[in-house]
Amino acid sequence: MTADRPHVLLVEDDAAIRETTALLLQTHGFDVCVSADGQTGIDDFRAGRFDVALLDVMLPRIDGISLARLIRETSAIPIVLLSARSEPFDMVAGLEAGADDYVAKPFDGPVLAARLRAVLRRAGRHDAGGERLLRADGLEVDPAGMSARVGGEPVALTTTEARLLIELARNVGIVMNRATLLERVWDYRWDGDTRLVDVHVQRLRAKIGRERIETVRGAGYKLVG
Amino acid sequence: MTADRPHVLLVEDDAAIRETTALLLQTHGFDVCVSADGQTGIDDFRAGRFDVALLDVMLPRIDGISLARLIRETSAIPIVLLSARSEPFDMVAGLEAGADDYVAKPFDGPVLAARLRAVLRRAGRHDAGGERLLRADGLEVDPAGMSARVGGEPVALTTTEARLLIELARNVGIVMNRATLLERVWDYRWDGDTRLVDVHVQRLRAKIGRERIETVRGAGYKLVG
DNA sequence: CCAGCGATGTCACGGCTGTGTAACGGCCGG
DNA sequence: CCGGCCGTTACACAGCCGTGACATCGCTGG
Repeated sequence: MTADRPHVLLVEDDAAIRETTALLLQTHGFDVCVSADGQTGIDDFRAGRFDVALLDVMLPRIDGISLARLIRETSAIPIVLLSARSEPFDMVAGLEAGADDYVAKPFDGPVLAARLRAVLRRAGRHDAGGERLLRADGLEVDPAGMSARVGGEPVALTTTEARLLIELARNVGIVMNRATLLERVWDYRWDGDTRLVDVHVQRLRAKIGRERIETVRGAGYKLVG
Repeated sequence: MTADRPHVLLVEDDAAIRETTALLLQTHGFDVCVSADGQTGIDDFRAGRFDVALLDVMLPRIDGISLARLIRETSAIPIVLLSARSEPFDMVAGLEAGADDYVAKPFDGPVLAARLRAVLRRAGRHDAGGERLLRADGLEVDPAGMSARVGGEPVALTTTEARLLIELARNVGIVMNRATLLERVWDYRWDGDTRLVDVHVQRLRAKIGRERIETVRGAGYKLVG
């Protein structure tokens, strides 16, 4: 996977550092998505697909270590923490929270790039996509295993149903419109009018419980969580 | 893996640092084997089974970075480098050589232990390093011996079947697509359409029990666990 | 409050793709 | 020379997918 440029999620509140770091990473062969605080960081993370997360420790709204823990709940992608001071306590807490590396500011460009490549190399060695178990109210979705459980009981899903459920589970509580689902589950680009999504949502509902997928009229569907 | 104490290979020339570090690691729950220079380090590494290597950068006979590269030739265990000075150049070279982390001396005890646990946790997520017996629901697979047992009873496997089963067992519960299996078991790069995998999966199923390998239509196969 | 319309739920059906399975020939090692 | 493992091919079939038709729901404007 990701034969192209690795996709980095950079969460940093200092605008100057954010911009220079983003530029620096871009020149070193990474694609960068930036967020200014912890909350938008987790939102961005859930919205997109990233290969590695680069988080400042001191962040408004949600600090970097909590953010790392949140990401770890649903993903196994490598996480690198950034900190102004190299406090031992920070480091231990960060690593225990699930971070994979720790870089002290101010950092050297090539060093940062090398560390990112190092964690990516390690993560990619046994790919599997980097995702863990997604949970939503008694529902467990295993993206790597293409399987799901309701209240602990395994549910038999077809491939399309599984892919649809995984896509919904990646965005619990967020309304997914039909165009996006078509694109991500069926690789369609623009089918103006099709009942494909509707039908498969019904089939999914019949298997995992009708109330778990909510219809938002005129917008799409969302998985309750 | 390694439910017991992780086994650390420590290579450090300074006797005082070597002893205090070894003691420190032991109190933090690691088993330690020490070597005083690069040459004995690589000898010790080849002689024993280790979960992680902790290498000083400045070493007599063979320096730490070369040692890391030598280890990487035959093993995927995590490697942590130790250095007296945090020179950026060293760091980049070390990471590019295959090291997984980098700790500057003098280091803090808990920090070092936390970093070691972090790289071990990452390495342990999938197989890698000290690969022993893989288990999955009454099925035992021994990668080193290329053999398997079902409910304690040995099963005769051909080499291809064994390699396929090992690859599946390394990723229990994870769907493996045909392309990946072809690449890892048969060293194929891109055979667009072949039934090779299917046929061998059938043969495997006949030997270890049909229900143990699950078909995920349009995606691949997975070993249940 | 009602009528109308667009959006969604539900059902049934047929094509088709992907997979199971058996058989075969070649190659290698003993 | 022979046994058996491997890779290929052919064929059948299960069942999934996608489509269309029709029922229903829920806004919204009059």
